[in-house]
Amino acid sequence: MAKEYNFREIEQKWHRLWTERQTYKVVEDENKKKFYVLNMFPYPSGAGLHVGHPLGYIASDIYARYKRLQGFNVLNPMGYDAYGLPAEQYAIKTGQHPEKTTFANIDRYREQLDKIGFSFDWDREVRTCSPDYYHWTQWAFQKMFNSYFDEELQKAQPIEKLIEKFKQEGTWPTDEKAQSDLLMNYRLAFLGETMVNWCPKLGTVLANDEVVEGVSVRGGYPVEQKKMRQWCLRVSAYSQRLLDGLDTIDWSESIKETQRNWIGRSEGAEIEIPYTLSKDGDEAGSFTIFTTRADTMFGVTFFVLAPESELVDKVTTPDQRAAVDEYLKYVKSRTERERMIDHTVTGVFSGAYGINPITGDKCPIYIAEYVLAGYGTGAIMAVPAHDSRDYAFAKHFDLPIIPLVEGADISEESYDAKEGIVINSPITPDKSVEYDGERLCLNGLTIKEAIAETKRFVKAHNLGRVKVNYRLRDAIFSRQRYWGEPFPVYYKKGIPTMIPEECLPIELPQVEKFLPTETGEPPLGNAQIWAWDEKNRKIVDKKLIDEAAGIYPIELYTMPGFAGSSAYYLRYMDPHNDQALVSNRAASYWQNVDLYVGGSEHATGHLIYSRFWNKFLFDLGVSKKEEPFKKLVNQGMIQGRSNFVYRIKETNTFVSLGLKDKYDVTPIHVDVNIVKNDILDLEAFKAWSPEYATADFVLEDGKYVCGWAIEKMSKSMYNVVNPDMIVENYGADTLRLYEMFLGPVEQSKPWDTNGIDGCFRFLKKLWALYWDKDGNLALTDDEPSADSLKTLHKLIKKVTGDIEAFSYNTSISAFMVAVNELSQQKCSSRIVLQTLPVLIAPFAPHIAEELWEALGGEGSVCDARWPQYEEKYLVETSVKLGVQFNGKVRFDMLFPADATPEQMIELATSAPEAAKHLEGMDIVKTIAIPKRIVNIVVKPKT
RNA sequence: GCCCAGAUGGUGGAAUUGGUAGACACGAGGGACUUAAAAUCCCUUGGCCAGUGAUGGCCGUACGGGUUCGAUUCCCGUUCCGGGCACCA
Repeated sequence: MAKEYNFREIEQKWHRLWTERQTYKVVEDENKKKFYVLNMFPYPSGAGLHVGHPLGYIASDIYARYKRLQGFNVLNPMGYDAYGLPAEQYAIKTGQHPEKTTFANIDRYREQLDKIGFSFDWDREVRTCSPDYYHWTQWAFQKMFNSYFDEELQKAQPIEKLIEKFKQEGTWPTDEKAQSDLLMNYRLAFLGETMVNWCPKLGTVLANDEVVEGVSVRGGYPVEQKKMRQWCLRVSAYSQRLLDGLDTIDWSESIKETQRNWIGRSEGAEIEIPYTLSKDGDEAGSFTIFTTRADTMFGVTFFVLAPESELVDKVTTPDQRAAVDEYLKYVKSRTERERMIDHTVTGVFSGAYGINPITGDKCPIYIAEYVLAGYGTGAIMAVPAHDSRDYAFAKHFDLPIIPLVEGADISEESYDAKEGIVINSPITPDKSVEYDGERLCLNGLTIKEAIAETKRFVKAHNLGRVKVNYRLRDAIFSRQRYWGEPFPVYYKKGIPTMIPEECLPIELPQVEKFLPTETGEPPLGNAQIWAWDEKNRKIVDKKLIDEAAGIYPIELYTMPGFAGSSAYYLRYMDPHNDQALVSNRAASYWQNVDLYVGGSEHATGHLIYSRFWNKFLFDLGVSKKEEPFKKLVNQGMIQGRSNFVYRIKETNTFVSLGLKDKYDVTPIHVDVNIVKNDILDLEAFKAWSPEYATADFVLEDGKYVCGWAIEKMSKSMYNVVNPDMIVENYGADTLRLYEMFLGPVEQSKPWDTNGIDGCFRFLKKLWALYWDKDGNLALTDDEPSADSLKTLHKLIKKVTGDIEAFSYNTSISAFMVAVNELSQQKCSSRIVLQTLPVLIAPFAPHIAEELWEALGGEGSVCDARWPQYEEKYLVETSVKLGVQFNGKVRFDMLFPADATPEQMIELATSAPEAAKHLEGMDIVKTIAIPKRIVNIVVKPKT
């Protein structure tokens, strides 16, 4: 009896031994080089893990194990992003505390993860909802509150420095409330009265990245704009550093591009525009416009203000007042969503005129919703000839259009491109206003030159300034929810005040109900023990609130999801430290994440917030690197592959795919777990649902063939494949191999169980190499054959290169080839066969351990050394090359391996096979590509 | 509209970055072993054409051009699919 590959026994055994031996425990060791591998930690949802989750974890685990085999001290931790809406909504429905459901889900995740055999160091697990974790989330928030961004130093500084500055300038107010209000404009975490995305259905505000097309990402509920007092993080202060940092990190170009778009840097000019309240009136004031196209100053024919702009009131003339008010009413009535979808031209004349400082022309000032209050200055100069939105507006209101680019046809649409030669700037020399004896003239310049020249002119004559604008907005940092980190803040006579650092963490209070209170307060309004006793430094019953006694209300908002996930990678370095977020020693050792693996859907959320948060902590000296994640790999999504059965209408008869066109059928989703290779398991189908117990079938070739489609993996489509099933039937090693074999890690692909047998067969073949017919080890101490050594070293070379390049599917192919070759060579040499377990260990750790142990290896295969390939085994004594004439391969021949290109050409042209091709021909050119081909270009003799 | 990434057999995907396209796997077909099934092993498998046959020829990497002795790879144009941003001045 040959020894069977009993994956169940093997995997159970090694899970036990790994735990007993603490194989994956990692400690800082300054004598070893570190490597930090990280997965985006999961939100533990009630549905458990599906096959899409482990994809990234397996990919990073392979890399982590590989690095360990190379002698690195590898940190590969795992934890849970445990705060979140689903648990809270479940709590509202059932009254069950979200902590309870969350912990239950975590246990289930852990159980599933353990089956797959990851090399996580579970001693370092973090949970964002645990007080000793969010202690440091609250701490970081307080640090941000007590910091401001110094524009000159381009970094965060203690707020005391700013107070000092105000005192020196003599602008420091004496009133405490005024002091607080002043500093709020500078603090990195601040309370701001801003337009927020308010979602009435969820009863909370949302960040910009949580809203897509006017509805909430979670739930898809409508979102409206509302002015509210909210905690914000001054992410925008770091815009330039967030942008610059992108050039220093090894992330995919598309993610970096997405972030660049999100940050939205645009370089332009702010120009002062004086205005009058009638065509011939005197100057009544001025406003500032922002433009990236300073070169088009000569084409301005009107100005536009955003309806929300504070200037609207000032520029509206009495006789236009009624029309303007009506327009503002109309704009207010429109939701964000309507404004986004419907781009019809609307607007109203304000009655005032702006004076173009370059031409001296007076142009009407309009109010229109196509100009946004939140970007630039909320006011623009309109150049209809060269901006499509201005063009549409000008056509609609019949305003003049002045072309400024040579040859540009603007009869049908504007010419927006920044290419061409400038004309009409000015039309006549006297159309350019003279400043200090200089008149601006752009005619004949390219647009790029003209932009630079105008900026220079504007700056030189003090008409405005060069200005960089960013689209990146400050992040709204408070939520009206229960299941999140409470703010360590109380309101002392209305002034937000930090609870002392030593009193942290402020634990989430117990509440009876998880809904907002009847008075409209957030859920924390339900908490009874939720007031701060300043003198005794503790949380007390809110009935005791009394300013005189120094007992004040505590903030009722909680922090958003990204609060806990923004610095968790630092916490893994030192997860049990109760004195600091991370010790200096641990932070100095682990530095930052070398390899980060996760989905690209976090491009404008987590991956921006984390970078911001880390940059702040870097300024503080807590984090040791400016960028948190050196290399980022985005694993693709695993889509579902649904199966269908076809029921003949109004019957309980199901017809196989190939015959369905002959009947009138309804396709019905069928559970993919009772379908194998698209063949339906009829008995399982009958048992699946009582409705089908009596089903009849129309078969083809005795089988029922199901249809299929690629869809999102979801419960309702019965296409969810969970890893437990695969582990049960094939083992964790097969699952790991197959998930990687499916295709490149970065690529999205449907989960299709059809190919899994190939990986399972491979492991069985590998296993079979080691055992004889009687189940004994079949190894000999014979010298390996040259062929076997070549196979082995070819494999080492290929696998090493492929892992480095994250090309796991090709390295698995290489294993398959090598095992087939060794099996054909009947290789039984210990020298060759004891290397294989080490090579396969990152991919299939269980079988690797078992073989390693059987071969008498020391300890765990995890501590073996990754083999080096030797060129000498790969060298050929002779090489077979194709000889081609005029690019077509004509014959193959053998060359000495060390032949020079010249010698190869010589040999090829004198070979007998070449004679007939050379007959009557002249050799035009000869090329020899080493190890590839000898190319001879011929043409008929003239 | 702007930006980014793609398109290779029946299927998932390879191709050392300009050098014999289709590795590896699945599926399919044929065969061996077996009372039978499972498991295992072997052969064939991009298309078309010629040949009893070994084999030979032509066409083929979304489409149309170009550079090159040689293009899946580089350049220009077109179509289609995916992703991001979007009245951002």
